[in-house]
Amino acid sequence: MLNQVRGTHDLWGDSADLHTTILEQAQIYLSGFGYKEIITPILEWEDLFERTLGNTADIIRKELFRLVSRGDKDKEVVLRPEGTAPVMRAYLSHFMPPQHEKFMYRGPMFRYDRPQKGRQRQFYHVGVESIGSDHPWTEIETIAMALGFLNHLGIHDFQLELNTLGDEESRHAYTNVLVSYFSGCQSGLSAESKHRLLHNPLRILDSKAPEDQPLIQQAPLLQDSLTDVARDHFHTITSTLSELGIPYVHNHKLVRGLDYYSHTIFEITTDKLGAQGTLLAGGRYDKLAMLLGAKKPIPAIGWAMGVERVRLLMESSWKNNASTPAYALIPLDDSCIKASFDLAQTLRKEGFSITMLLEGKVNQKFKRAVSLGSPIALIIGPDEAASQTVSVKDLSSGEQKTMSPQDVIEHLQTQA
RNA sequence: GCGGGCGUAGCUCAGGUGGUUAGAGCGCCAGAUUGUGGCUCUGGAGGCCGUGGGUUCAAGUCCCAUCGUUCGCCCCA
Repeated sequence: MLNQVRGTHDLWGDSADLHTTILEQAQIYLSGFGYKEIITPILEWEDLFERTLGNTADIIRKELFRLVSRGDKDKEVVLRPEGTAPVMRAYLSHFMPPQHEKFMYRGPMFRYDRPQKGRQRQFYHVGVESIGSDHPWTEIETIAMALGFLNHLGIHDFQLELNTLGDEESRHAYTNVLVSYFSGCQSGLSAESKHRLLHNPLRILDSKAPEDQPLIQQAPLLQDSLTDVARDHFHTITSTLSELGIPYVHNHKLVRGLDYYSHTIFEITTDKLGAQGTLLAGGRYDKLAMLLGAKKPIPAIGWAMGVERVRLLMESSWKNNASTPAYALIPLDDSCIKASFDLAQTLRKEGFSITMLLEGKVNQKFKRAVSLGSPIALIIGPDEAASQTVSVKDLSSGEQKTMSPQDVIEHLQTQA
């Protein structure tokens, strides 16, 4: 038997329906905030991500799926690992900056990583990007929308964590403070954090290594390096969230692995999924546009939600009422198939789902009808075919009546 | 990229210290019930024990490799 590609999963039945439901509800819910769907390609130039994510990011160093290049020798094609950079690329080439545009996207992303619970090599994101507005209310509304969407899906057990990275000046100042602090106590750091000190000092703050914890506790806070402008911006957001009754935790240690973030960053986490507890994460990324060649920064904020993680949370409690089961139609022998097919087509025109059972013997067909979840069996044997009638059997009570096709339509309508 | 657990029937899993023909439950098939499912009874099919190599008179069992899976590290929207 051929294995599936590592880190990919087949979905069928209720899981597939739930996956699709999440993607559909995303489009419906987010359009209520004026977000319009944008569909960008799964294939992009590697350059797009190398420029935007920073070449120290793990995503670039070891997690990209690269495709064998055919024509363009010096440019590599990759499967997209995230959605923000492609949306910004599309915005810059098809829209007129700094016009405010709001996009939502949904689709598969790819990262070559070791699979575990809630982490696959092909996974789906639902994401939003609001590009062209630096108003604090853009952040507030975007965050409220994220929480609202999870609630809309029936998820309530999560926590909103929030922090600010400040503007470039704040972040630069803080990085210096932090590097000098950690350099002073370098010998006490874990090996990983020593490495981070050189490449991505902010990341030390969310190290899980036990030996790092006391040093992190004592570390200077980013808050103390903020410029007045950055401080005011963040204060507007936190005070407004409080006013709106949205609970949040100001996590001073929350940082980002990607270079393009500034000001507000946030994560929505759960403790129900083990190590991969981030359901949704995002932030402001005013610098991204310039990395892609814009002459000035373009204010932007977005988030992305892990569809599989959300699905795992919903799976136990979700009731699949989206698709009513198809009614089973049983031709008793081959001579009745044509009459059965005609009836099926008639009923389908009335909007009913009909599945004609062709395989197996008669008793197997009845068994199959039950296991498919059909509440009734529609039966056509030689007698029914000759008299142009249908026998309708209620599979829970066992009652059976013979009636005309017109009466079947009425019968099914009262059932539904 | 690093570490631990697990791969046996369609599914869920048993198979002390190696030992003849590898088991159970559920499901499936047949019959009791030749146009009718569920309950019951009787019978049956179904296994390169993930794959490759090694040790041994003998390997599902021990060793090595590999693939897959799972949990964690790392990383991440």
